[in-house]
Amino acid sequence: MPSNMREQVERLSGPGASLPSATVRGIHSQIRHDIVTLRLKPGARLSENELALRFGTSRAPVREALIRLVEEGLIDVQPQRGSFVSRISLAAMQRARFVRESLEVAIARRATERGLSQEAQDRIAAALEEQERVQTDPELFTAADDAFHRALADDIGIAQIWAVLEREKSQFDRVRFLSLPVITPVSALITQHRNILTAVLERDPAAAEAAIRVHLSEVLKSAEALAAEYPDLILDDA
Amino acid sequence: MPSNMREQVERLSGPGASLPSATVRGIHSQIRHDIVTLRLKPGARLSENELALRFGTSRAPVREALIRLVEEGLIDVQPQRGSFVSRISLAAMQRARFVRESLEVAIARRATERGLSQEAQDRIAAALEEQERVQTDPELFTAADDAFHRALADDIGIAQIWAVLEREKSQFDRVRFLSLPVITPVSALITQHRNILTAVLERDPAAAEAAIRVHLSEVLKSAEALAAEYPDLILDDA
DNA sequence: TCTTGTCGACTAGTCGACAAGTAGCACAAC
DNA sequence: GTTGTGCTACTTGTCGACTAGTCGACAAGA
Repeated sequence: MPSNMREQVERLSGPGASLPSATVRGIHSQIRHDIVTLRLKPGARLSENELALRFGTSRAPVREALIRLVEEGLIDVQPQRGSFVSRISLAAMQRARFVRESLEVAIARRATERGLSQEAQDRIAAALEEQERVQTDPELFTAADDAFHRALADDIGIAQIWAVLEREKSQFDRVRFLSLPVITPVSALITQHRNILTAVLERDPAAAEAAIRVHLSEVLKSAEALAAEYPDLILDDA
Repeated sequence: MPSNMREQVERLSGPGASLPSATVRGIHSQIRHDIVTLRLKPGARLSENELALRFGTSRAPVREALIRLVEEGLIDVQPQRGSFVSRISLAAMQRARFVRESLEVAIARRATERGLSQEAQDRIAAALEEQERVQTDPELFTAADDAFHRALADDIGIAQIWAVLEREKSQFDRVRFLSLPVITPVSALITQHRNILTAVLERDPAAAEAAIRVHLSEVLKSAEALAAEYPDLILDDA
């Protein structure tokens, strides 16, 4: 263990933050959160020993959390060398976009056929209000953005369909955090959300599909510009 | 450890099958194969100790393999109680079908726009021949079936898109193994494959989409009948 | 100056042992 | 006969130690 490891640990978790009884689930979600919010940057080293120290456990629970993160494509493990936060891959972005677009178009289409429950309409309205309120905070806006899409997905009668999207979405999220404060005008995203909702409520499948495609193309549009700006964070393997 | 554990171990792996140097990847794929081919039935108990004995390792690599299987929804772990092969869930089946249909329709649509490379046409032709040849063997036919769908997915220029499908497909596979010898006439499946290929080659997106939907509805059609027949294997949570 | 060997510090991978929780059975008390 | 109660044997969860492999610093030698 390097002599300055404890120092690094305190820098990440804050001095005196002992984090008692951190279980595998907690370790996983904490690291995941740090990665998608870019607090842990692509390429950063993640030592199992260091993390075990930080969370006050042995390496075993840390390893199990890391395995889950490898499974999600957020971490690359190089045997006997180290674990690293995976670089944002343009190819993975394109895949994530293809999956999201295919699934969310199908979800919106189904929603136009079945109509929205009152509960879904309430959740969507709340999400839209929240988006207006927290426009300037990338983390809160992202959460409200997710809430909108999730409310739609949860209402079409396919259990756990959101979980499938969430898996792919983590690839998106990092780019979103990179681009939100800079490029895309947040108000445009909110308008797109309203367009989607309107098309679904009016039971217009073609309009709903078009609105979803416009909305999801937004993120990838900025991705290529960002790849040139942050070549150390984004891997241009498209 | 129960006194008859070694006996069970030998029954699963065969006497004298020592399986040296089985790594995490090997353990995972072996167990996964046993589950999707129904050699390990839904509800069956999977003891970490037993598996460690079977593969000649300690529990650590076994645990890591199990975590991956939990992530795929093939295993449920009940803390301090045991690990069990998950029951086939009708809700999970519907989700898997929704995901497959949405994605494969989008893939076929893209293929009609871009056309098929010569390599893809060769792979698809080989897969169709193979399907004719191994009609009576469920395991081999399933492999050739996958090869068909995979050749299509690999050719549309979205890296790793097949990996997304494969994740969901494992839910399908178990039902497929249950139903293939009994219900669906295999020749009908091959005809459906040919219809998909024809539509793609003729660059007819609507026909390709329709052919895919017909094909994927086949499996779920038999699922509900099977749920009544095998209530101990299939969980009717739809 | 450049190569080569060695050493120390670090890594993930694996291991056996123990901790903590659960289920079932034998057996005593009523 | 019924009920409670502990014992036992099992489970997964966690732990610290050890292995093999990688990397970089640094010194010896050509």
